[in-house]
Amino acid sequence: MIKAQRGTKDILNDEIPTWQWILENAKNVFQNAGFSEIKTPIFEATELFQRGVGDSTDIVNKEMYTFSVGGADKNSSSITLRPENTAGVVRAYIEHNLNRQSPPQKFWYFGPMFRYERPQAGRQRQFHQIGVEMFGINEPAADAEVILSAVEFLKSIGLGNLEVELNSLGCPKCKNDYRNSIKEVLAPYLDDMCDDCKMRYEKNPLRMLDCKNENCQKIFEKEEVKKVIFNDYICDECKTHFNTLLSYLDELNIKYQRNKLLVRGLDYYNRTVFEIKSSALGSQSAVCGGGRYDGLVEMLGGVPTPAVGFAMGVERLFSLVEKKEVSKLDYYIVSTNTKEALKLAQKLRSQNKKVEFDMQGRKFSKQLEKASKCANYAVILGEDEIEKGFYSVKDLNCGEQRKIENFSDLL
RNA sequence: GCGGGUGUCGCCAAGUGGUUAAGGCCCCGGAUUGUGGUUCCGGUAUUCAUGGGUUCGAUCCCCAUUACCCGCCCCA
Repeated sequence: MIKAQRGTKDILNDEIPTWQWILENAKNVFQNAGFSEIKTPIFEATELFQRGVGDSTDIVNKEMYTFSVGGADKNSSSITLRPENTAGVVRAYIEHNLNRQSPPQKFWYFGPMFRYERPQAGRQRQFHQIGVEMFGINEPAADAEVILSAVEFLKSIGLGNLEVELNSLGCPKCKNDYRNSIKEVLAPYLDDMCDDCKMRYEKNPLRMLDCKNENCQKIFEKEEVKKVIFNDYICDECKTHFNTLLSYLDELNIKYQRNKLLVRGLDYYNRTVFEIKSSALGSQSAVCGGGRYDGLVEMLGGVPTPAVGFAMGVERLFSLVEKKEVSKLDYYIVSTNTKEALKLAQKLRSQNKKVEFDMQGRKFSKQLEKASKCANYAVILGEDEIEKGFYSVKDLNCGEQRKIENFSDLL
């Protein structure tokens, strides 16, 4: 038997109502905040992710679905199934010269992403993200706007009480100063740290800070190291940006926690980074992750444009959310006259009613039994009804049956 | 990539080295040839993830593979 590939799954009718409900809420909340939906391709040039997501990230290094397609020139024909969607949206922003429109440009998206990882609770190889990207605004109001819509969306699906964690990485300049002082203070301990951290020390020292290795954690606990980590290294401008954002969040009554160790694994972030977590999820606790990426548009060849965004894992949301039931039919047509049943179904459906009937011409009691399981009302269309031109409508919740003369009274 | 656990019908789930693999739900049919959701009766796994091995004999023991789950890592 051919089975679904490892880390992928079929979403069947019992889960569909909940998925649709999550999506409806996303659409409502984000559209009300002025975000318009954007649909970008599922695969892109491999180079887009190498440059956009970052060569030093795990995502690019070991988790991408990359294919060589077409001709002999391998490089020009290397494509990758998107592991995330920020790079793709940025690419579209640049390609369509959206910087020529008046800012802000605000987008939300939903779609499958692909990462070649070991499947686990809350982690699949094909998974879905809902996300938001906003371009063109430097002011902290943009950060607030983005975090607000994330929180409002979560609230709309009943997850209003999740923890928001925040940090500021600073701008490229202060980020760089910070990076250097971290390297300096950690240099004497480098030999005692894990192999990953030794790598990160060279490529992306900030990522060392969220290392889970016990030894490394101990080193971060040392007084002189702590002093550097918790030192407010960011420049005045970045500080003002961050503090203004915090004051906005206070006004909005959005609860947050400052987490100085929050760094995030994608290279493009600067200034604000945030995560929203749920302790109910096990080790894959992040529901939402995002931040500011002011340098990415330029890095991918566009004119310098500030930007903020986030992405959420829909499967993780799904597991937290209250499940929705499949909605009942308005009518189930009970009739052994298939032709009449078909015609009535057509008429009712054209009036936007949810209607089904028995296509096998089964016996009356079977049809009614079926109706009682899946519909609110049964329309009985027997010989009498057809001959004399009326409908017998039975309320399947209370058992009451009425005679209805005109089609319009059915509705 | 590393470590641990699990794998019996669509779903839950008992079971044992030995001629027929419990039960419940769902589903299908009948009692009831135009009135359901209750009740009663009946049906549905030549087969216990797959491939080998041990054995006179294996769903139950061993090995491998695979899938899923959990943890590490990473992230949404």
